[in-house]
Amino acid sequence: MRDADYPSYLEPLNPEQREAVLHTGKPLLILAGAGSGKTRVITTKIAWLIREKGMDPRSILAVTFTNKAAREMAERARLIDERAGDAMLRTFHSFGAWFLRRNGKLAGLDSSFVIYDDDDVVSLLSTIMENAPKPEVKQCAHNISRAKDYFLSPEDPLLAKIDGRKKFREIYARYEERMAQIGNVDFGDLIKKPTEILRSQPKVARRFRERFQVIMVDEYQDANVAQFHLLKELCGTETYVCVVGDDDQSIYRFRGAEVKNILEFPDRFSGADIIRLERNYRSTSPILQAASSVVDYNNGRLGKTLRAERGEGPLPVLAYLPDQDIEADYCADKIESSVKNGEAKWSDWAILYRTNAQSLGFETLFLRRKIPYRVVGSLKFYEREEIKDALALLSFMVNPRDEVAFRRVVNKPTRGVGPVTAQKIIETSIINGGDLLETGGKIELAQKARSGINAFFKVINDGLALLENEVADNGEKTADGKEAPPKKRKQSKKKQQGLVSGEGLSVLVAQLVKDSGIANYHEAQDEVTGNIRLNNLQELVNAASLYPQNREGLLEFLEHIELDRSLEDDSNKTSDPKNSVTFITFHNTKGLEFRRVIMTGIEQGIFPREDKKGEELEEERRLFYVGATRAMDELYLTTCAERRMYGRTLPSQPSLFLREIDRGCLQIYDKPAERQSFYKRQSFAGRSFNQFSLPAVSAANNEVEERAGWKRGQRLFHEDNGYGAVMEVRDSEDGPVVRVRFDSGKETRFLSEFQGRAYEKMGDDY
DNA sequence: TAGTTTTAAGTTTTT
DNA sequence: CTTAAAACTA
Repeated sequence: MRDADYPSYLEPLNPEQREAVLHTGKPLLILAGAGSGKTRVITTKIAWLIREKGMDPRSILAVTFTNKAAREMAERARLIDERAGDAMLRTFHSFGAWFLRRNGKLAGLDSSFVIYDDDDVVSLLSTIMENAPKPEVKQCAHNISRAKDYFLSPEDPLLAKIDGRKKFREIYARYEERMAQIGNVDFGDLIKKPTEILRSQPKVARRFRERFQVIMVDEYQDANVAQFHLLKELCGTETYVCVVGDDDQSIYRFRGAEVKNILEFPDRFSGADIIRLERNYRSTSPILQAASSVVDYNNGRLGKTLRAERGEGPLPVLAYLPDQDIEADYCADKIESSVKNGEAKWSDWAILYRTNAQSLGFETLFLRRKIPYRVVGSLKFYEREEIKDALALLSFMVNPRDEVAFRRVVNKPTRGVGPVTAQKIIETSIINGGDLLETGGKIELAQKARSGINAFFKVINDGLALLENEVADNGEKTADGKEAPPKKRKQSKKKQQGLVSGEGLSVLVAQLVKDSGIANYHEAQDEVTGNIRLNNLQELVNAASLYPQNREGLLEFLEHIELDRSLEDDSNKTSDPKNSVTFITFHNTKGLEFRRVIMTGIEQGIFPREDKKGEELEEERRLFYVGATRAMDELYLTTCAERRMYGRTLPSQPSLFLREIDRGCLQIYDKPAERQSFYKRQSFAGRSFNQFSLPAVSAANNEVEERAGWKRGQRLFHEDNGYGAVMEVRDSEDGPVVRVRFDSGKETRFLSEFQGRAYEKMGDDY
């Protein structure tokens, strides 16, 4: 194809991007730096394959790591060509779930499995590891999860890399047995099981290889070993495979991600071509330089040179602030004034933090100051007790072998069915094939327990009846519409039964939550703690209304909840997410961009965390790089002198990463320029960042030097005057005076107590 | 045994 | 300061 013949949608691409889109015939590795337009490449490639290569959209599989990314990709591909909507765009995990619903039977897995989250796994494990302390159980759950990331079964000798103890193998094996018995899966299974099926069932493998002729993987640097194996199994000799990644943005090592995957791609997929995308279209040059200068400190990089196509812009600003309250003030002020003077919109701004807990301070302040914000990806909603209870009811309906769900809600509210009775039912039913509903109905029990169980089962069976009766989800809606909603409408006037059901599946969810007594149970708690839990249950009911009221609808609903918890936390419904400031963790920003970014809490111990060294420190550095490269126009970094943690206030040091930023591309804000009120305590006025970046000084020679914190010969650095050395330290009425001679020849004196903060101590080699 | 009060412990990051 | 586990009371 000659230049002139390029379709118009290839016009905006640069030569490397175009080469990547047009590439065909061999495996392809695209090394795409931050902001280099990789999403554009993938989406354009999908469209191009359909339009120019006449490829069936259904034969294209594109895998991402987050649902957000998958949705965005689908949307953008469809803009180029409507048919791209038929391509399969999923996360690895949702692809795995899709695969298992259809082919799980080959591994003895019923198609109506439910996905266990980490909490459920811990619950199950604690029944295996009897009376082990909780932290130990959690550690074990984590190790099992890691084992699956590395595609290791209980028998695998390589398991020693994670935990070599025989006891661990046994627990892992026992856990797998129980999971098989229950018929549910965990996150790791969503990758591991499909891979195993593809390996053991050549027919299935052939079918999939025929279907997916093109497979693309985004964020390949975050793929784990199991995902690599899955990819390998899906690829036949004819499959065109194309992966996109950036080793500098690998931030999920703790979850089993293997950078090796990307480094070794050319070996694992022989004959692979490599295309580099090194033009950054997102950030201005100083932002990119600041980010790059930090990640440059890492070893073992593939290495690349990103060029900032946008050219110059304002320097990133480092704000050194007294504490986290003032940090929040600083953010709010910056944002508010930019909006008030028409420079920016609320949605141009993002506040980044290392841990979810840090969002709280910003939330309370922004709420008070009436600045619209949204919190991205706080998983809190689905972790709430009341929500988990409701979901357990639904899960148990779908899979009556689910002992974890059963145990959770059988005696909630109390029905006289204690743990002893529950255990008896579980043990007996395992002998009889596992169906708790069936066995629990027949088994002989004490009268109190029997009536409790019957009451519980009635709720479940009523729910099931509702589910099965609803054959056509549109036409039949009135059938139960006569039953449930009028009852609730009547009661919705009364404060107690506030749950209102709407369309579809929400009818079932509302009924179940109400009849089971879960609603009342939590409502009673609300009387004491404030009225939130019932509202949360209502939210869940509302969410269910998007799904049809039948078995498939329920399964879809549950699967969606397990795999995509990034739903907006719309607790502050007053603000429109499209016109709000974004609060987000560094991890969650991957793949996103904002005009203006504030990276907060850039302090030693928080970012990087105290215990990070070696490989893990490098990962923190990459995380810093990811965060900084989200910014298009302006970047701010904040660091506090002290920080509240566990209710205690502790002194805090600026992050190592701040020192690694090229001096030339950072503007330091440490004077109370526009708002004196930032500085609660006088002692912070004029205190410079440099002073705080230093460790405590070693013991001085004499008493005065000790008090001053400076001794003769100490090399130092000053913002305006450059490098120099201490000539003399003597006492005075106002405290120790330090005499300095700069390398320029200029001499000066300062009072160590005050101006001393403007001088940074340096090693002798400066 | 259920439900409450007291005490201790603890914060990564996520599909 | 918040949450989870242990201890305690009725």
